[in-house]
Amino acid sequence: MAHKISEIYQILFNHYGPQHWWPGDTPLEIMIGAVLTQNTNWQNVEKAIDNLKAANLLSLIDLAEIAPGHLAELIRPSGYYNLKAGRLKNLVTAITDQSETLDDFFAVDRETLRDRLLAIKGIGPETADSIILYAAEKPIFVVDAYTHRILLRHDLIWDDADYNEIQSLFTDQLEEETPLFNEYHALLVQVGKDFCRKTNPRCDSCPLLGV
DNA sequence: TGCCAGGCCGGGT
DNA sequence: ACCCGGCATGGC
Repeated sequence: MAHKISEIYQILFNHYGPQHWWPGDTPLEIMIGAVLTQNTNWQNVEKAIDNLKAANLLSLIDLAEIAPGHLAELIRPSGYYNLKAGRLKNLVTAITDQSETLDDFFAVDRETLRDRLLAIKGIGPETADSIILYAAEKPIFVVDAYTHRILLRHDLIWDDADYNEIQSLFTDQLEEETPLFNEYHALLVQVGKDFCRKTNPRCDSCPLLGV
């Protein structure tokens, strides 16, 4: 089992190569993407982010000032747009209340940052960890639906395994390094999209076949 | 056409 | 402590 966590990484890296994640030009953009992609296809998220870019709204100041209804309209393609507009507002407000800049907000230890993110309404464990790893670039392992499904398919977890349980599986076995956690999660998403979607009965050519 | 996508919250048992 | 409905668009 312990061995398999490393084996899976090696196979995926050999198969796909480095992934250059997260999609996003700046930490702020990455953070926004982390919220918008909640239970949502990344393709839709890109449309929403393009709208924000086109409206020149990718700064904390602008996002703090925009009306929620207007924000909702811009992020409409990402789905749950009213909900997510509120969540983005909560996030931006929390940051600007506590810090001068995004860098300042990130300039605390990992656990403190995680606690502060989880205290924000609309930020759960996956979104928090995505922000910590990909925007703040601190070493934390991100667990998502693909991670769960892939491990389940290889009998490495039970179906009812929770977030922390799955996260520990990785962090217990891997060196605590940002680039490694970054690559590993990105690779899991890629192989998930290719071979481990919810409706994908055939895994014939999955690189993880036999693990 | 229907089902799915890189969650999370709140209310009901 | 679980369980479940709600939230919503675009793509295959």
